[in-house]
Amino acid sequence: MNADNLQDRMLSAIMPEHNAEPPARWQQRKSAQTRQRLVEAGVDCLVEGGYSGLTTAAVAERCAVSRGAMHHHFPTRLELVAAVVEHVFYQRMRRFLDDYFAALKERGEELMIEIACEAHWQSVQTREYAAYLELLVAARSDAELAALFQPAARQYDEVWTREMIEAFPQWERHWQDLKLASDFTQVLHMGLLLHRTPFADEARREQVRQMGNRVVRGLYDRK
Amino acid sequence: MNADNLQDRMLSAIMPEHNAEPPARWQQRKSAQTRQRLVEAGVDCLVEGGYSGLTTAAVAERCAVSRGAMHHHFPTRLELVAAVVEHVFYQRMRRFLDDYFAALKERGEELMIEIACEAHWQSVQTREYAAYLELLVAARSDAELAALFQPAARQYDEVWTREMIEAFPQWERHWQDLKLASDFTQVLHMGLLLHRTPFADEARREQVRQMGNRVVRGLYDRK
DNA sequence: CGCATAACCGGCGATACTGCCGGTTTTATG
DNA sequence: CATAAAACCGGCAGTATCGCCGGTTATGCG
Repeated sequence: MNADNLQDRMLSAIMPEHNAEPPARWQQRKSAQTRQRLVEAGVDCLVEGGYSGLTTAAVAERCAVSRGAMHHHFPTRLELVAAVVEHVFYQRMRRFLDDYFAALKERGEELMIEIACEAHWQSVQTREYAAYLELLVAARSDAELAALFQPAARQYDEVWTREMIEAFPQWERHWQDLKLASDFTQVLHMGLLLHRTPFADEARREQVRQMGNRVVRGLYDRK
Repeated sequence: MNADNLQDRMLSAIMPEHNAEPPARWQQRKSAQTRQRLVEAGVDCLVEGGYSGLTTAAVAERCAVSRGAMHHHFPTRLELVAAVVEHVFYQRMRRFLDDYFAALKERGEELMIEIACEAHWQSVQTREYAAYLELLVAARSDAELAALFQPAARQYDEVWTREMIEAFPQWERHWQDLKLASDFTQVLHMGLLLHRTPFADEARREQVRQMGNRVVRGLYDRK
């Protein structure tokens, strides 16, 4: 398995179109840059004000861009949302892969399980994941958003599952267990993130997380 | 341990004031009834439209109550929200206790762990829990709501933890494990609920849930 | 029966977000 | 240099939600 190949393949599979080829022209490059800044401001608004806080005015103001320019890049709010959705999924995968392969190179393959759990937990702590969560929850009660979000989530999961099975040949024929371990970790980490409020004590979350890691390790060792 | 006593004590500890004593007067009784209907309509709006869908107009319309009457019961939107928060926490505990003690009586105490997991999973499937989730997420980015939500969540957790330790004498001195099992289940079930969208396949969620149950059972057996 | 109180009604202005438009500046091309 | 095209600007009307108010109906009490 070549780490860089896998990383590139996974990322390119869900890369937003506008990220693909940086144009040579000055104007278009600046335009793409502004667009990117707007999308990232959208992520900020999402994190700070929830889905209903993702307004065209707020995003434009945060970028020091006029509402007219905003309209030029994103004629409607929903088109902005679509760009944010793409960006968030892409960054989510990117963060995990970067962390994972960096740590793997440094600490060695025998700690693979712990490294993967740690990298995923790190990826959950990011701004982008917070934005993902806001979108996920909002999509439960907003049909328009769901129409954008669900296909993206489906594709993300598809790419993730496919490449994961190929990336961990150690699990061999037990790839159902690998998938289960991955699903379990994703579920647990999302729950942990949301229990920051109900569980005032940080140690409680940490204990649950450690137990989750042990469960995944056990799933691997018994194969 | 007397089940009914425990149930009453836990519920009364977080019961909304307006539920306490039903007044004798016709008028006041009808008023309390209308108020209750408004709160429940608030839950519906929350589930169907998220926190930003919880508007005074929407709630009033759903109850076939004028905006004036609405204003009479809840002068501001935030007061309505406060009532909904109280109601949601109360119902969440109520649903769990009802299910748990009913199943315990029917299936016997040796299945306690499985029954508790099942009852909690059931309580997570309810409308009220969906509303709880919306409030929890919205409270992350809305200071006013957080000021209402966090104390309520704190109190809920406090009552839950205290009574749980008393209700399960079997765990004896291993009450840290009991707490860990409870925290783990709460975290996992919330994550599972939210992964309904990303995991298209229902069987995957079910597998993760079953594995969670086994983990809790293991925690109990090894004590 | 009559007055006081509580419950309910519908409309007002203020604010904020959306989508759209005409006009202006900056960059590319012949 | 002139013209086209792309990027950016600021304001307008439409809509929805909010908090608030004066007025109306129903109930409780002497």
